Formats: sequence, C-alpha cells, structure tokens
Amino acid sequence: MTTQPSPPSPAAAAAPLAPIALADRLPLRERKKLRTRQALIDTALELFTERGFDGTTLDDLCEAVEVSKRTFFRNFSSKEDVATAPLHDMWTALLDDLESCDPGGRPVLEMLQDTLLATLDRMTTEDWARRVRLSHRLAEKTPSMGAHGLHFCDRTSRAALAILHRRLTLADPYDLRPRLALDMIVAAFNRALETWAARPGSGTRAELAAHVRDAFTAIPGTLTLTVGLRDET
Amino acid sequence: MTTQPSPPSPAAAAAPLAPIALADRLPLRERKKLRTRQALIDTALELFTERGFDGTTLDDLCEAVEVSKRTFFRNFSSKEDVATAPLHDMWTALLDDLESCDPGGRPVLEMLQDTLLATLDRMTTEDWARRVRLSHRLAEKTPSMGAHGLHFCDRTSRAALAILHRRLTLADPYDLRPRLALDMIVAAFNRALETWAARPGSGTRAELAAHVRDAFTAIPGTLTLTVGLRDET
DNA sequence: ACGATAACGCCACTGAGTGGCATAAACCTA
DNA sequence: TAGGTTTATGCCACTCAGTGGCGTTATCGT
Repeated sequence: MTTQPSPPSPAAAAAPLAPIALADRLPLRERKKLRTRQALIDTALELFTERGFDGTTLDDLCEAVEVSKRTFFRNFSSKEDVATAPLHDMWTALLDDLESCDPGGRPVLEMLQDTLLATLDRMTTEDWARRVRLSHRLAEKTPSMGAHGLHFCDRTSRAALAILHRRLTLADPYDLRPRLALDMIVAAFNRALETWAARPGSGTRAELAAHVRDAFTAIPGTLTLTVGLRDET
Repeated sequence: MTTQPSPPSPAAAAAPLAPIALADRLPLRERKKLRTRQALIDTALELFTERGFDGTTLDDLCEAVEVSKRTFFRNFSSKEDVATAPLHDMWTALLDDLESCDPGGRPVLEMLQDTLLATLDRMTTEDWARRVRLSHRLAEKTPSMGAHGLHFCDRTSRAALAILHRRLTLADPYDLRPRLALDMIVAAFNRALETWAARPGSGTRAELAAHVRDAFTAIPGTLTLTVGLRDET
C-alpha cells in the first residue's frame, strides 16, 4: 500500500525514521524535510529529558541527528522551539479549524471550547500525546521553555481573534469579551495540561481531552467561587 | 526636606539620579545598589526605544550607565528582565498585598480584582506609568520580551495561588477555580494594558486603572457573548 | 581606626543564533 | 534521460548573551 508512483525509489531511508507515514502524497523533498524535523523533535525531547535542557547543547543534538546546526535553525527558530513543537502544532491546527467554525446560536466561548476539543481530536500523529507530555514536563523545569510556550499561546490568541473578527458579526473592535474568551480557553487548556501531565495516568490524548472538558466546566464557577479567611491561630 | 542624618554627605550623586527619593532610611550600600538598578532600567528603556531591543547590546547599555556587565547580571537575570522590571515590580507588590487580603464574603475573583487595583494604586514610584508604557510598547515589538513578561505573570499566578491556599479556606487542592480566577485577573490586566498603551491618552496610572476596571467588568459578559456568522458574499 | 562583608571590575570562556557562499540533492522540462 | 533550475544543506567565521573566578574597592559594624 501507498507506493510512490514517479519517484525512482529513494530507499535511502535510515533506521528509526518511520513516522510521518500517512498523509503524504508529498514530493520527496518535503517528506525528507518533515522527517528530519520530526527526528530533531524526538531526539531533542529525548536528550533534554535525559540530560536536561541546559545540559544539552545544540551541537549535541545536531550531532545525534547528523544534521548541521545551520539546518536546525532552518527548521526551528530557537532551542526552545524544537522542544515545544508538539503543542505549537496543535495551536496552529486550532487556527485552521477556526476558519470553518460556526457559532450556530451558541455563545462564542462554548463554540471555542468545542473547536479546541475537535482540534485535539485531530492530533492523530503517532505518539503526539507522549511528546506533549515530555514537552510539558520539560517546560515546567525550564523557564525559557515555559516562556516560549506562553508566548505562542499569546500569538495564537491574537491570530484567532483576527479570524473571529473576520468571520463573525463582532461589531466593536475594542470589545474585550472575545479576546477574554480566548484567554480563558488558553488558560483552561493549560491548567488541564498541567493536571494531566502531573497525574500518573497513562497519558493518552483521550485523558487529556477529559481534563480539558473538566477545566472548561470549571470556568463559570470561577466567577462566583466564595471562600472565607482561614483560621490563623 | 528629607536630609540624611548620619551619612557623611556622599554628594557624589551624578545628574539624573534623583529618583528613589522617598522610602529610604536604607543603608548607603543598598541605596547605591537601587540607584544603579534604576539607572539601568531607565537607560535600558531609553536605548531600547531609540535603537531597538536587538539593536542595543548589553555592552552599549553598561557603557552608558558606566557599569560592568558583571554588575548588570547581579541586578537582572537577563536582557529582557531589565526592560520588563516595572511590571515585574507590580506583580511582586501584588503578592505582598495578597498576604493581607480578606475576601470578607465577596467572591474570590472580586477580591482579587480589588487587591490588584489597590496594588496598582501603590505603584507611586516617580514615573512608574511612563516606564510601564515604554516597557509594554517594547514588549509588543520584541518577542523575547513578551515571552519573558508572560512568564513572570505565570510565576506570579502560581505564587499567588499558594498564598490563597495558605490563607483561605480552600479545601480541594485540585480545584481549578481559584487558579482560573488568577488567570482571568492576569488576562484582564494584560488586555487593559494593551488598550491603555495603544490609546493616545497621556498614559497616567489613573487611566490604566480605569482600563483595568473596564476589563474586569467585561469578564462576566465573556461567558455569554453570542454572535452570528458573518455574511460571506 | 580596623577587620568583616558585600558589591564591583576585569578577564576568559561557553554556547545560542546569524550571514555568506559553495555544494548536493530533488525537481522539472524537453 | 540529459540538463538547467530550484531548494535544502554543510561549513565557516562572527556577534553577543550569559557565567565563573578572582583580585580590588567601598561600606558596615564595633
């Protein structure tokens, strides 16, 4: 199955570079690029987890993947970038899904929740969840990774807001509510990610989705939550 | 007014180092340290605004302030850090205020809003608002600064959550609501900051506070906001 | 006035990230 | 299937952020 028609059987494929697999009726060059990209991500997550983010130099990584440092920077914008790629891919996919979303009478916040869950459902790349888990655990230990992650969440939010303004009947461009709705989605997702990565569970995508749903349902109660001062004796 | 009693009149103070002023019955050494710190912040904001963040090297900055690079890194953890210091100070002050807050029957979210506004009211350092404005405008142009800013918002949220758990009657440590409440506060504040920095207004602290109040009031409506699909003909 | 204690300056070093240019591989067309 | 074009890659030299060590200077306590 899935035999290439025209390309004269490159066959030069090395050993552990199986992934990507599906979804490629792509030109050979593109596939190679994707393959080294994926190899860089996987090896990075592995090395960073073993020796620590700061304990691994880019030279180490590039040597392990047998790629020049120059090539690394053609695929990723920074050392942090390669290690946060899995989540980055998801947020990018969300933007794509927002292009074809439909509020259909529901509140915007609810639509965004459903869209994110749908996006999550589409992250079917082999082992995506495991990569996200490794990535998130690294991010908790490595400030610069955490910062980088938050940053592209922010960029995604802005891009998403632009899409909403283009596709929905949002009159006032200064109305903070749609922007805050996106912030809430991002916040809820990140909290879900935290608890999911912390719990000892097997870490499947389905479990993550369940945590995300829980976080979403917690949102309304957040506004009314009332507690007292603790007894300080 | 406010003449120093014991110190044998240092008088070596250079020209534009007036600030700090109040609140120092501090030992001379501390005051000097604070003074160079402030000089670094102000000069950094100035140079970064003029020549751009990437167009200014730390050597440039250190030379301008007449300080060694080693000294710079004793005061700040990174190049981004010095340029985001004003807001960083505010978030730190918020943690302080949270140590003595009291829900008094109000919802937690509301208490947090009031506390943040109170903290904002206490940022009385000379020209604080102007610095924040410069800093934020730089952060919008400089990804690494934006990332750094988001990062310490995140760290502050975590620290704040710990304080809440210690001081308030929050039974379940896994309850996401207090954490989400903090996320909402941070998000609302950042949105307020954005609009405040974008508007041509004079940029006073009072104006910022007004924007923050607006953002806070927009929160409940965020959950119910409903719009339709735009007509795509 | 005099030790103790910081803060500072200087220096050498690692490692992230960039620009330029030559090379090789994949693509396309005849 | 040969030949020209496109595109990714490798290599090299370079800038600059950030760190560690150590000698020096300035403030503090008594």
